[in-house]
Amino acid sequence: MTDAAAKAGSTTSIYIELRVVLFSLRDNRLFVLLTPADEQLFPGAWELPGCPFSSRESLEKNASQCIAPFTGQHEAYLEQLYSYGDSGRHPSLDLLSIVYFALLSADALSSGRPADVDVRWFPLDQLPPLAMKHGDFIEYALRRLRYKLEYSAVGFELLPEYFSLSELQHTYEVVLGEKLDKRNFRRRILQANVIEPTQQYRLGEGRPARLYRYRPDAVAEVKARRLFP
Amino acid sequence: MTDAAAKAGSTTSIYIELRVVLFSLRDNRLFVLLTPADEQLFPGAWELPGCPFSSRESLEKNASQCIAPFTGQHEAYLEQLYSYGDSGRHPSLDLLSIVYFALLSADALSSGRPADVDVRWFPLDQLPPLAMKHGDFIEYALRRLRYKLEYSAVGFELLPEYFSLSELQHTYEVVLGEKLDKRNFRRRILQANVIEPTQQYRLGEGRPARLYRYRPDAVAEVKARRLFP
DNA sequence: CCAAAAGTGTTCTATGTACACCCATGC
DNA sequence: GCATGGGTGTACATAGAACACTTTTGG
Repeated sequence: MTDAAAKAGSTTSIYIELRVVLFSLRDNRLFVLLTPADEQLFPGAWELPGCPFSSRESLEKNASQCIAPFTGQHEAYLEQLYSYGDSGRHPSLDLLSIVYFALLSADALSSGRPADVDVRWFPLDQLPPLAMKHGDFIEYALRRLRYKLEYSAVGFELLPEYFSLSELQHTYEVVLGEKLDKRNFRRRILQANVIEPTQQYRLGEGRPARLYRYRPDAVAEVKARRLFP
Repeated sequence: MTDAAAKAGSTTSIYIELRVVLFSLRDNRLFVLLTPADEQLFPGAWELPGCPFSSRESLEKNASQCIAPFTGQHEAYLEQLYSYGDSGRHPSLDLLSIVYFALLSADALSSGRPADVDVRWFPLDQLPPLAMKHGDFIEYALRRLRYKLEYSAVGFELLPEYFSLSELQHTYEVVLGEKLDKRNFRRRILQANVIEPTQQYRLGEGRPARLYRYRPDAVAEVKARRLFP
């Protein structure tokens, strides 16, 4: 492949961007971060935070910078989701959207939130109209999140450093959209040896809850090992 | 986002390409399709089949066209794998590689193979030197294939339309890299109701093997439902 | 003492795993 | 008749699911 080939190929008129589906948890609901879309092109619609692709950085760095204004100094968990190249999503541009999905821990949400950019957190069941098929992006990101929750430890990325077992269970229930059995849930999480108890307690109504912490040395994934079917 | 933003962004000097990791099975080994890389830039190295991105088509169509010369009229199974944006993979270009992985059924392999392009099938354990980190692409594609084999019916994509249960089992064994128990394997596959027996038999040494066929109405995926851990 | 949430074990069922012999064909 | 791969069932171990009551705190 030569530079001539490059010119013949695809270096013209394609707008390469990154988009991030940033999830966070609040009041036992899943939220996603959106910004208002261009009023002229998509009146009344919102869009995912994004930024143009810069080849000077890795894709992940690019994606991280898209959401840096909203995450403060907390590092969000980031993972590449999919690349969408379909034309027709924008009236005058050929878009190539490399989409990441990201998880922001609950304590990061409440801390630094700069109001100099117009952004809002929307609960997943009350999304506004979305431009450029970003609704599809979000739907797919949610599927991936649900899926990953079942065989990896991503769930902890949505929680603060210290959390009670009930908080952890609620996280799972909210993301998966179903109730889980308390005793079974606790037994499995504890047997997995991925969290460790601390000496702290969460006070509130009822009996105080012991707080746990994710073990940084934990094995974060289990093999599915199911052998279709 | 406006057209001005687009120009400020990333419409210059980035070469967008598709690459396909095309797997096929032969003599109970997994093979991947490669073409010789540019002799000047990467002497002695090979690369994955690829083509420049055209925004007139969907990404999947683009990818499909990369391998069309080698698949004949057979449709290969195609799935987006990952997008690699790291600079430094090419001495003079900023590459953005959208990588697909693909499976070609064994009967497609033996039929039409046009020799007007220089390509070769390499067994996975004897890969040549690879340009532009394509070795990483292949490694990741293999991981994804192994993973999918355990919860979906992709395995059948590597087989011809009619196959014996032993052939199916060998496919699984080769991809996963381990031996499976014959009786357990058969029980599970048959209970899953994804294949149906035909009246045909495969002759050879020993007792003839009944041939089966994948049921097009089969449910091709099972939920992992394992709930970490 | 009452409300509210935390914490705790056992039984049953389903799924996965280990394992050895007879069968049908070609030579 | 023998070599070769095809085909079959059972017993045991492990993992998942269902289920109800006691404990600790604040008001």
